[in-house]
Formats: sequence, C-alpha cells, structure tokens
Amino acid sequence: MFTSAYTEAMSDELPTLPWDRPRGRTRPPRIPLTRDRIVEAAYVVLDREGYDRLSMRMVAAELGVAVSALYAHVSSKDELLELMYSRFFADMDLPDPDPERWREQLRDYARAALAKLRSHRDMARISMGSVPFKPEMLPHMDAILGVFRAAGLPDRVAGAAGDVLSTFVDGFALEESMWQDRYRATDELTWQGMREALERYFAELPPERFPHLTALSHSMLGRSNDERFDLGVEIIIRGLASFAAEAAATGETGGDRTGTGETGATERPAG
Amino acid sequence: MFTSAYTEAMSDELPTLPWDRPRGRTRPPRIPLTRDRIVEAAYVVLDREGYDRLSMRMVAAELGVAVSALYAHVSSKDELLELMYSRFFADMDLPDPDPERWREQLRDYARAALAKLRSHRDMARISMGSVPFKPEMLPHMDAILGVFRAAGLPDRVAGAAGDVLSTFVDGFALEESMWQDRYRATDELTWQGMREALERYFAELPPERFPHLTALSHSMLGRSNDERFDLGVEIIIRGLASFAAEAAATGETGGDRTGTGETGATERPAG
DNA sequence: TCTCTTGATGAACAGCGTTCAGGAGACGAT
DNA sequence: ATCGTCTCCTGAACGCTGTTCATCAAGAGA
Repeated sequence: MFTSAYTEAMSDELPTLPWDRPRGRTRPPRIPLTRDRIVEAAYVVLDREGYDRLSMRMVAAELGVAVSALYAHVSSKDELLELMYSRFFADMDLPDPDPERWREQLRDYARAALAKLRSHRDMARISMGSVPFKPEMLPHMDAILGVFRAAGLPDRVAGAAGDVLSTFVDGFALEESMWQDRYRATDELTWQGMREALERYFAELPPERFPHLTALSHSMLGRSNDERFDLGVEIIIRGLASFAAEAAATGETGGDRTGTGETGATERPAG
Repeated sequence: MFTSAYTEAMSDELPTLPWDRPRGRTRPPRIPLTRDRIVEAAYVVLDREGYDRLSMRMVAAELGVAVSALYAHVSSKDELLELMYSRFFADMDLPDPDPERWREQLRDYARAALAKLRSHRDMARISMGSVPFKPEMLPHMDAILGVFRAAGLPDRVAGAAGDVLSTFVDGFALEESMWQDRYRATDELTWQGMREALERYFAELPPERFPHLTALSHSMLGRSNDERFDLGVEIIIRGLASFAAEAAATGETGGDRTGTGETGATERPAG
C-alpha cells in the first residue's frame, strides 16, 4: 500500500534534527486535501500516464491518499475532468479586438490555444470530451467574438466562425495527440520516422486508384505540423475575410439575414 | 442469464408443427458468429444505449452469446470500434472532381458526411476516437483531394484543406452529439428548449463584461444547427477559393513553396 | 479532560476488458 | 454406428474501473 500524506505528516512526530525542527509554534501542517491539490495531482498523473490511465485511484495514489477521500472534494471523475478543463483556460491572455489587426489576433490566439493544448499530454482528449463550454471560457468566447466583429463580420457569420476555428484547433490537437499515443504504443519509432513511413505508404499506393493521394503525399506529410496548422488557420481567416469584404460592400452588419443560399442537410430529430 | 443463440438453435430439436418443420435436409443452422454479425449487433447497442454503455458484454448479450465468444472473432474492443468505423464509410458516394462544381461538391460531401455521422447515435465519438485514417477511407481522401485540385488549390494548401474540413465536420457532429447526451441525461428538456435556455443564459449575462456574447446570443443560437453548419462550410470554401484565386493569379501549382504568406490574404476572393 | 465535528479510511459493489481451461456440437474416418 | 478430431462457444476468473458507506482517528472547543 501507499504511505498516506496523512500518516506521513504524523511521522513528523518522530525525532528530528534540531536545525530543521519547526521553529516557533508552526507545527507540521496536515496539508488538507483540496480541490486544487486534487486537480494538480490529476495533471501530474495525466502528463505521466496519459488519459487512458488517468483514474481516480491513480490520482489518489499520487496524493498518498485513499480513493474515497477524493469524493469528499470532488463529486465524480467527470467533475474532476471538468475542473481540469476549467483551470486550463485560466492563464491564456485574450486579444483586445482591433479592426486593424484582426488577422494576427486570430492567428495568435489559435497558436496560443494549440500551444496550450500541447502543454499537457492528451489535453485535447479532455478538451474535446468536455461540455461545449464552461463559464470560465465565457471571456474567451466574448473576446473572439469581439475580434470577429472588429473584422467586420456580419453577426450571423461571427456565430459560425467560432465553431470553425475552435473545432479546427481542438481537432488538430486531438489528431496530434492520437498519433502521439499510437506511436508511443508501438514504440521505438520516432515521431518523424512515423510520418515518413506514412508518407511512403501514401506514395506507394497504386497511382491509378489513388492519383491525388499519391501525388500529394509529400505535400501533405512532408512539412511540419506547425506549417499545416498555420495553413489551416489561414484558410479560415481568408474565408472570414471574404465574408467581411462582402459585408463591407453590401453594408450588411448585425442583421438577421437567414440562409447561406441553400439548405440541404436536415435538422437532427430531437429524440 | 441469457439464452444463447447456440442453445436456442438446439431447442429446435423440440417437437415442431409439421408445416414449419425444416423441409428436405436443411437443418436448423447454428448461425455462426461472424465479425459482421458482431459489428451489426454493436451498432444496435450503440443506437439503443449510447457510446458510454457500449460494452463487449452488451454486444454479447445482444447476440445471445457469451462475452468470450466475441474474442474469437475480434481481438479487442478497440478493434471492434475500428470495424464499426470502417463499415461506416462503405456506402457514401464520392464526388467525381469537376472544376466547375467544386464548391457544390465540397458542400454536398460535407453535408453527406454530417448526415452519416448523425445516422448513428454517438457515431461522432467513435469517429473522433479512431485512428486518423483507415484504408477504407483512402478513396474518400483521394476524391476530396481531387476536388481540391480541381478547384485549383496549390498542393500545399490542398493537404491542409482536408484537415480543416474534416475537423469541422467531425467536431460539429461531436458537439451536437454531446449536447444530445447531456440533455438526454437531464431529461424532460427538449433539444429546442435547451437551445433557447442557452440563448437566454447568454443574453442575460452582464453586458459590460460580455458585450459581444450578449449582443450575438441570438445570432449564435437563434438559428438551426443546419444553418450554422452550412455557414461554417461556406467559410471554409471561401477560404479555399481565396487560395485558388491567388494560385491562378500567380501561376502557382504543385510547387513546394513554403510559408503561409504571413502578409497575404488581403485580396478579395473570387467567390 | 471529554465531547463533537471534520475528514480520511478501507472494504465493498457492480461493471468493465480480457484470458483460459474445459465442454459440446459437427464432421471425417473407421 | 462409433470414434476421434477440430471448431466454437462457455463459464469462471483476474485485475482494473468509478462510486458508496460504515467506521475510526485527529483537532477544536468547552
């Protein structure tokens, strides 16, 4: 079994050398369990073990505490994951919408978000698995919407633009994360090596059946992930620029004009 | 306990009425377990119970068979999920790249993919959780790349375009799927009702802290999901059109020019 | 010093994915 | 018709998961 932090603290009652004996009346504190400490430990486990092995028991072990102790502070594993996700947004700084610089602002924000998602192993899995939003991300949504408006996007487009950008960033990070997990499993293959293998695989497909795939294998996989990401963001930004230009030309602004020209998809039934 | 299909078949040895007694020498067949039957049962369970409750034991129960029997045909649950994902692509039809109609082709494909993802509960979860690609989707990748090239996109952009489009479709479906799960849990609230509640929540936020969110609450949530989706796809298409126009102007084609053109993206796209 | 409150404990439950020795039916050979 | 073999499926088990609950120890107040 694991030595609990609790009994560990108690073991300070054993004789200690005079010079590091607690001075004054400060006593060895019991280090009470808190939500924050639990979330912190969960991040440690996540980074070391990955999402699949992140369990309540592992977090408890990390804290030197019984599993059931966690449930006094956190109602479920889902809540713990949501707490992790919430803390995630804490220290990202937000753009101050500027009509002159909206492109850079979106680019910077997207890059910062990707970097943040990359900063903890499998974080994209948690991000994708969380409820579409938490109160902590309201300031983010507001700031990004502000940038969209500063860009001159009509309101109806601004609403959809967030979807496109956020699904791209999250999806991109998730895909990276899954490749990472995969090559971690089939180890002794480097990240770069795996991509080369993949490129070779594409290149060696029968060209008569996959003419484009074989032709573009190098264009798709020969460049760094960062380039691919930036290019993706650029595609989105240009799409938005097109709408902004159109709105500037026609004078459309916050109106509620409906439709994108045609409707084809059918609404998902409520049941 | 469950009655197994196995013993069930055997129970046909009980007396039967003459007219539906097996004619000739055809005997009641044992209906052997196959990968296909397992995948099929898995889909039934998925649709009825949802992704979270989809377990090997449930699939086995659905087939009236012991859990361990599955492992003779399928090496793991992961493999089963991948089989489900593979079958998923089987009956989608692919565009035949046409330079004149690339916009519609992308729109149609995106809508078809979304419809497919919607056709099975939580399918987006499986799609997002699967390896970035399986051999079954090679024809899809090739066809879409073909459309990108028909659009006149430079190769380096075509590679990234697929990421943007597929992450948007998958991410959109996933988000829908998660809202659905959520309101299924906190039941007696309709899909539409939940969206209205959300819109009200946004609208009632303090406007001085969230000026854009409050202003755009209706633009974001007042319209149907299909409109939001179409708009998102349109943003991407216009972004691609911008690159295509640029390539047409500068004569860029399959070259391997690097960089994303940090300063570019100012010109008005074609469409 | 005694009680009360707070909070961690460890055992338990139901369910999960996966493995494995065993058994039952089908089939070819005798 | 009986035997042996071979193919599947069975049932029990292992170790893991999230979650609950009666119990008990430590710290604070009287």
